[in-house]
Amino acid sequence: MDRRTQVRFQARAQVFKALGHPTRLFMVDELSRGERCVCDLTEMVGADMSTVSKHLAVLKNAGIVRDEKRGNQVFYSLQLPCVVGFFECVETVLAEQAKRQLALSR
Amino acid sequence: MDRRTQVRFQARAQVFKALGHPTRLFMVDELSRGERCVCDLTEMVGADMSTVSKHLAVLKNAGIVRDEKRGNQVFYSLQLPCVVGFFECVETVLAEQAKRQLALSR
DNA sequence: CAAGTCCTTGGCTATTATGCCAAACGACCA
DNA sequence: TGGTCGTTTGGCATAATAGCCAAGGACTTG
Repeated sequence: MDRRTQVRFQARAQVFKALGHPTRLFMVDELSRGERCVCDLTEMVGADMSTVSKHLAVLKNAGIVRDEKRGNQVFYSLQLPCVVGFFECVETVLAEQAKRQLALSR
Repeated sequence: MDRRTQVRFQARAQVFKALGHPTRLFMVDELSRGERCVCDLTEMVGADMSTVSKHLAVLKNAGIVRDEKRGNQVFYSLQLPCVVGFFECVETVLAEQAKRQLALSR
């Protein structure tokens, strides 16, 4: 893997990495239903607001969400609608896993 | 986010996390063109074979690839063809990022 | 201006991931 | 049976991540 290839896949991997956390995935799922302010997400997630804010920064940095400040609060929205299409595939993965584990247990 | 939701997104996140590493992404991309033995991948990646083996274990554990031992060597192949569909979306993300950065630099 | 709300950043600690080396393992060959 | 090849696993050092608290910045409201 040469340097150029390394860089290319590094950039791609960043997107997946950003999605590779339960809380962030949850938030993306939530944002797929419309924009939310940090306070909303914080309440839904049930973690410290600073934690949520940092997770959102990761998603924003990966180009998955975007933010918009309006008055006192900051609203995040999904910038990459196609991301939601991933989830369907992932469900397939999980279904396959479940099937395999069932087969093992018999 | 209640316990059940947490678990659900935890499982999903594992799939994304597995894809969230340059080397693993590179290997998945390579495997999308056909099965490869560990030795092949090791040479392409240019890391220690033990490192490559562990990366493959992560992918296998996430249900993305599967392995088959034939004689002396182990061949890995893509179990989740739809994963490749992700990449197209990710390209969109990266293109958007590039556009944004270009806009910023002006 | 003062005080309150909403959010981000810095700092710290605990946990997890990464990558190499060395050792173990299983299949094949002499 | 001993040796080699391809692969995995254990162990360790180093780096990256996650989450909380505390502090700071930006707006809004009194």
